[in-house]
Amino acid sequence: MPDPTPDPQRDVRPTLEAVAALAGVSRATASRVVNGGAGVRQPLVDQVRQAVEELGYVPNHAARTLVTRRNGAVAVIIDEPEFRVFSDPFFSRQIRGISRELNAHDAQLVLLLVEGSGDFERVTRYLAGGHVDGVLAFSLHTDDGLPAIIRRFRVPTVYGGRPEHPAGGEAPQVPYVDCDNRGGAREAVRHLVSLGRRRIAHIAGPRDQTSALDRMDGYHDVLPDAGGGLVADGDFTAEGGARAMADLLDTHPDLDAVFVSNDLMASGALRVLRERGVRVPEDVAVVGFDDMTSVAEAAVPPLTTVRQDVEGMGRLMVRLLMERLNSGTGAWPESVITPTELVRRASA
Amino acid sequence: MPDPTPDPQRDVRPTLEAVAALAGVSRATASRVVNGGAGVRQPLVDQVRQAVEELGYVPNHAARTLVTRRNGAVAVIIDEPEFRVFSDPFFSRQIRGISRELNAHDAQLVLLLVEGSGDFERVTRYLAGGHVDGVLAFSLHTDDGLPAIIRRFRVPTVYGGRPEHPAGGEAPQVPYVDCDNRGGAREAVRHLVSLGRRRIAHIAGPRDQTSALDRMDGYHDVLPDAGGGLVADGDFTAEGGARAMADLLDTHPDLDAVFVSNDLMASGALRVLRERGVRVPEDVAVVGFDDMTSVAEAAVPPLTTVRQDVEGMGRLMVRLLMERLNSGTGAWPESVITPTELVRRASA
DNA sequence: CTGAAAGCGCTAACAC
DNA sequence: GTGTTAGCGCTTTCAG
Repeated sequence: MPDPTPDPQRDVRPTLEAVAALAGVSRATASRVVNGGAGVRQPLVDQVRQAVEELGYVPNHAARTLVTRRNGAVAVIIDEPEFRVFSDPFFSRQIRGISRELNAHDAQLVLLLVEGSGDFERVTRYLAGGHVDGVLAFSLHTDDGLPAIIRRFRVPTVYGGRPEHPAGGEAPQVPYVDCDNRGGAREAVRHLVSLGRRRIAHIAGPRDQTSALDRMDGYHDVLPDAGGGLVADGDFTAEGGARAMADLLDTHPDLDAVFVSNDLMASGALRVLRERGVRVPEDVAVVGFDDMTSVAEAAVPPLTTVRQDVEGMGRLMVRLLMERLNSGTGAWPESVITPTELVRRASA
Repeated sequence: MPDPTPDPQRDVRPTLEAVAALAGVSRATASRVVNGGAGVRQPLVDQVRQAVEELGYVPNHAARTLVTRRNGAVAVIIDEPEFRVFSDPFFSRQIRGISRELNAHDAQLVLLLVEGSGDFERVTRYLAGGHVDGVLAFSLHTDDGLPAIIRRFRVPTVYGGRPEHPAGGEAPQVPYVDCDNRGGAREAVRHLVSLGRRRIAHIAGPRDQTSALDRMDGYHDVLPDAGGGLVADGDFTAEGGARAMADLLDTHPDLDAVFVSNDLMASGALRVLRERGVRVPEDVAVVGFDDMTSVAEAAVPPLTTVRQDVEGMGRLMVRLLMERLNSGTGAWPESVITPTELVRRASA
């Protein structure tokens, strides 16, 4: 970072010293008041408070961090190939949840976007620098270096989504927050079954993401006899969903329903169905996953899908992290699986 | 923020002192090397570098900030009602651009989500605390307190999108980065005209957002005689677009084209058109704005729209800010308007 | 070109 | 209860 022009306005920022002087107390007392005022007599508290007010005093974070070794900041690490972040409101929502909860805890959100293994060095250096009190990490792929880094530096961490290879080892299990992918998938497929569908296919997500795997497992829970041919692979994009649907239609012209692992793919599948003159839901019923509103509601026909409380999951991640940060024991909290809900629209 | 459990691993982080000792030099020299090594003889530079390597030394940011008064961090402030952030990949992409460019400048991204006037106090305190070197701010609404805050604390700032009320005053003009909304709109409408359309309507965005106003101005540039009745108000959501389209169809059954101020609204408009049995583009041609791929490509029919380079705009914002931070003079760089491009798909 | 020394603003023992 | 006193780890004059 280059030198910022020294700002006159900022350079006159009052210090604790000034506050103490104005209030007629010592720096220590002023500090106590600023930090909650425990163990200081009321009159003095008032004096200091007023001095703070008068001077417009704001504590210097750097100085505080230097001595307390606490940064009041949490890193949110997102490692995701472009295409998803580009077109997926998922992160926006989760980050919103995180942001809200972090605010409630008076902590800052430092956003670290990782885009390739080259970036890991940067992240490593950052974490090694101890610039954040904890980490919230997303979208860990099998080949991620992140779990290793996190383990190595023992940074308090909570994962978003069940990690493929839990970062355990000698260190305690790292907790995660995830929705009930498997249970939600089961509910979706059961719904299709209850509609009388018999040839229910599945368009799966990438095999290196646990959410996709868990959803597929849910599908198989309900349909243990479904042949492998009824499962097509997708990549969580609309385009991939379209391709998978086309394949499925070619190989299984008799299918009467499809459970798609996310809404984006479902929208692609719907397009193909429409192009081929297949009626939805009459001929083929479709259920998605995510309830990504902009996609599900705009779909033709509107998409029946499984909703997960993305924002709530974000908040939960923060709470778990704070729990960990607070526990003097350094004990890790348990992971949390949040419930899903089937949202019925027109496609099934 | 609560006390994090002191981390053993982190507590042994080597200090400059340790590096200096190992390299057999003074702290001052070690510091010089760590900061570029200018004016230090090569042999010593090498010794220090090796010591850094050996110890895995990472500078303590807080200590450095304390003395240099430089944070190496930039705040990204986003003030946006829920509905947009929830369903709009726009921010994801712009933030990605920002993140990349910030990385290139070795600066951290602190994300500040503002959700109501109550949050302004929080942001104010944060900026007043001088915790960031600069600010990148988005989506300023007319009633935003942000410009005032930024002016008051004289925080180096770059806006994303043309602000309604430029934060000028005694302070110099705050620069912004925006796409050529007006020019892009002109191109869209001209395209419609070139298609032979004569009754071209417009679905506008919220009146308090300059992007919406500028796009409407572009529409009127090409169609100065368009009656006010041909312009319907929307709110940048699919639902709003649907409502506006329905109104337009009721009042102007003879319209043969519509330029919609963003893709989300266009998707809603397309839905209504379809529901009413109006063929697109045969009966009514539709052009959107944004080229929000997930929406535009999944639309039925795929949406012709105006693309803006959102990521590039994000990067540009950072560059402008860095320019400002670097200029010893404290001079503000000029605002930048980036070009748009018409992307033809099937809807017009 | 290098080292010694003085803080940056704050908190946390430790005395009083 | 409150004040005094040491630093936290680093950069930066200022001597040498």
